[in-house]
Amino acid sequence: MLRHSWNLTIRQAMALQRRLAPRVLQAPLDGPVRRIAGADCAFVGGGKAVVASAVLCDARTLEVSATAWAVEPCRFPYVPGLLSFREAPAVIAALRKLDQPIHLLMCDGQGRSHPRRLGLASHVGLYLGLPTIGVAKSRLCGEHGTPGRRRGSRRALLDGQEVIGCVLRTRTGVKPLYISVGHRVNLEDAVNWTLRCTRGFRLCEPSRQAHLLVTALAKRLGQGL
DNA sequence: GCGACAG
DNA sequence: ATCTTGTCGC
Repeated sequence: MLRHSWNLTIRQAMALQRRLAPRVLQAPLDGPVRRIAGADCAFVGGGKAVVASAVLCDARTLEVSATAWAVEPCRFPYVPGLLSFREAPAVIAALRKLDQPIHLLMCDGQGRSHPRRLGLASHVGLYLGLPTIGVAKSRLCGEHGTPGRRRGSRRALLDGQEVIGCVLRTRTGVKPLYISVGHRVNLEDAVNWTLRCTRGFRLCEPSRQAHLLVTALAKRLGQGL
């Protein structure tokens, strides 16, 4: 758990990331995982506000068991590497509105696979004290080879000698996902849970459902703003 | 200085 | 992320 201001300059934000990164926990998932949350963002009002969705999926059936959302003013520009200062406040607000406890969270973006090892998934995980996995659709940093064409094929995402994530094919013949440790999980569990939560689409179900919800919300809210 | 660059 | 229609393919 953590509590700090989100109203920072770019320089302060980068300093905060360096200060928080050492507090990220990389360990096997503890406790039973019954409910998995997914969160995603969209922008409305010409980029003036951020809408975030939070969905809870049953870990066994992957059915959606609860949803919530929140709108926050957009207080930070998009700067590669500082995404959490733009999206996390809304994501955190939405997650706090879920009525059931979250056992694992899948965030749309990087976790440890970040220049300062504190991507959105790690920042949100640390802030809420939740086990979190970073599920990104493209690369922010690091190098990797091309994974095999089949679902389940993977390649390490490397920053020099350090393994910072995994490039994972979640669907045969489709562009891979960039999986990384957010908080309180290890890369192995992160990859296994991502595969376990994927059903015929590139995105894992919690992330996919969160994206569908936030897209619908943005479309509906886009008018009244 | 040049290119890269989550959403 | 967002601005945007149809279209090729399973």
